[in-house]
Amino acid sequence: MHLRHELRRIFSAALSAAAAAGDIPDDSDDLSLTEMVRATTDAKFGDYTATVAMPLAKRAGKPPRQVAEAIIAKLEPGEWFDAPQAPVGPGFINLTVKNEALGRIVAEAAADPRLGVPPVETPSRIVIDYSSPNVAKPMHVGHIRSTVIGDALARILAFRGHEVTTDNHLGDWGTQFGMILWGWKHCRNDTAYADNPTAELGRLYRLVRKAADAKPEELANDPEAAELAAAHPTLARDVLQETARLHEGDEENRTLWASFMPVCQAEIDRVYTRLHVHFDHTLGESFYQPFLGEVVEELLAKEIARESRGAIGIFTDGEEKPPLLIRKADGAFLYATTDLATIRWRMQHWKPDRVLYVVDHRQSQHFRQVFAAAEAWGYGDVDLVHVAFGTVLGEDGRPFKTRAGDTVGLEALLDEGVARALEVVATSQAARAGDAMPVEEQQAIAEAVGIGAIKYADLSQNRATDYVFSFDKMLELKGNTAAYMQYAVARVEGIFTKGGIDREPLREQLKQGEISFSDPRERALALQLARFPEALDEVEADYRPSSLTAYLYEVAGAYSTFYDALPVLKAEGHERTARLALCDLTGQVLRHGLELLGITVPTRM
RNA sequence: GCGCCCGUAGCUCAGUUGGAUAGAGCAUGGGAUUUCUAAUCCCAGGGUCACAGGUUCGAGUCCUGUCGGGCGUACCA
Repeated sequence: MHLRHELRRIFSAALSAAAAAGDIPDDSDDLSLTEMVRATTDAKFGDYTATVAMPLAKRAGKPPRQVAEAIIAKLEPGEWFDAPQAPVGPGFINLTVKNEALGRIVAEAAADPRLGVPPVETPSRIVIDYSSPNVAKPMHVGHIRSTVIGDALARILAFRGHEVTTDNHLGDWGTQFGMILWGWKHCRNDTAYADNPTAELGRLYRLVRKAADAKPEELANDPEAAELAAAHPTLARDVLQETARLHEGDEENRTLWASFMPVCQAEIDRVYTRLHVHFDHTLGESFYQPFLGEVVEELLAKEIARESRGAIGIFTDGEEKPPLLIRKADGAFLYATTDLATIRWRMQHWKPDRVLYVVDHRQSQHFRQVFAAAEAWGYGDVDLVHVAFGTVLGEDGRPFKTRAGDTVGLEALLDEGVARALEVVATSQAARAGDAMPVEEQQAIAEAVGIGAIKYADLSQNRATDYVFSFDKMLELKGNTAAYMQYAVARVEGIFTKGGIDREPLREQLKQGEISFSDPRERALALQLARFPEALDEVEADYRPSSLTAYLYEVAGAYSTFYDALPVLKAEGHERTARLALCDLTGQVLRHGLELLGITVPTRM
């Protein structure tokens, strides 16, 4: 049951009827008006409010309250809503959900595997491109936002009924491999490589990059890189040459590349396993390499691209602005070339309606140009969306780095989150009387809470702005954090365990009888639970998982208030059944909601 | 220089696409546990929504300008 949809349908009918009666202009039943039905900001105004009368008043040439009254006269509230009272203020039409209806919605949702969420009416084919790490470097904190946000969007859109394909567009072919190849040939440590291949490749990458970039402030802190830079003045060019040789098919470089790939893949897979993230496809940049030449040829032939200063580019923003380069003067291809080849391949093989690119906001200009180029090329019949997000900053407000200036490794980050969570679990256990939790369970809870906290911090704050990474805040275990909601679920579970209540028979019983809510705290919780479908609508509208986190936080808050004030197991009769229904549905909505965010939910804490 | 994003409580952030008295958490002060997990709940104080205009029944939200910050800006990804 989707209350807001239902209400919009009711208003749409009322607007048509009022228009037919001549109370309001003929074109008053358009969609943008029925969208002016939304939840109230304050319970004293009822549950939902419609603001259609005010904009219509001008068109109708009548006072807004008179228009509101005309709409109310035509409104058939049906089985779910009470008939509206007279308009309020400038012309708000406020509606309240019938108490019996709310009871029925909760009972039905509790017994429904979809928890009352209807599938979308017209499913889309959606490709989501996210994570996309550079496999030559160890994953760091910068990768987590794309990975976590993309994974959550994939789960949510699939649950809504879309046909979702996820694809990890690995950076496995770029200049970074030139650095590794050069480093391998000049600076490798064979025993270190045998011992831990990715650590050694990572070391080579960092060393060569610093030496090649030759930034004085970096070299000052790294004598080895400084020495290397001094010994090889043409290093930056040599590195590019290694990359060029790889791209041209040089046998030695290809063989080395092929031997590096499996260890790099194993490294990132370990992280994905721990994050419970998986992809339908992992078609990295190297996969598109065979097509790049023909892509450039085709774009040249169609006169979409042309030569400029020795390179080949597409002038998406006119002659004066920098073009999108697709081939360098030295003949090498760029990531724009790969991105265009990727769009063509996906359109040919997957035929998506939409492609979401979950990538750092710093690349917005690049994507704008790539999307414009794709449209000029003839691939305009698809929604290409850059789902951008801000940079992760340290508590000093600067990009998140270790004290030595290196980026923080993702695995170390996860380890620290889990370690901190374990402290909290252990402390809480020690303070609690009664049956002690096995150590393995404490460890599993810490894993769920620690990693959940890190993921949730990213998801709940999904805006274009940068955000400040703070373990202390995300593991606060209060406020809008994963642990707060995980804890609410654990309290639900506690009730069913303690009461020895089996939920399946309860749900069967709920299907038969009627339940009702008398206490305002019960009602507030019930209404909040009924709004789950609306929260998921909002996630898709803007590709913002934070709409779901905000919703879940309100559910958990409403439940905590309810839980604190009203006994469940000690209640009797209908009251007990109604409260058990609320507990059951709260547990399911929170659990399912967190799982849609990729967050694990323990049964006790 | 040009382009994109941002500026909301002491701090970290929300703000349902233009709606009613701008909300949370942290921090500060007060209160709640013989009762289902106190990792909780309840109450209080705290705001020129950077600034100035404009649009309209109504602006934190849209438009213009100013100030401040981040990012990008031709052969890295």
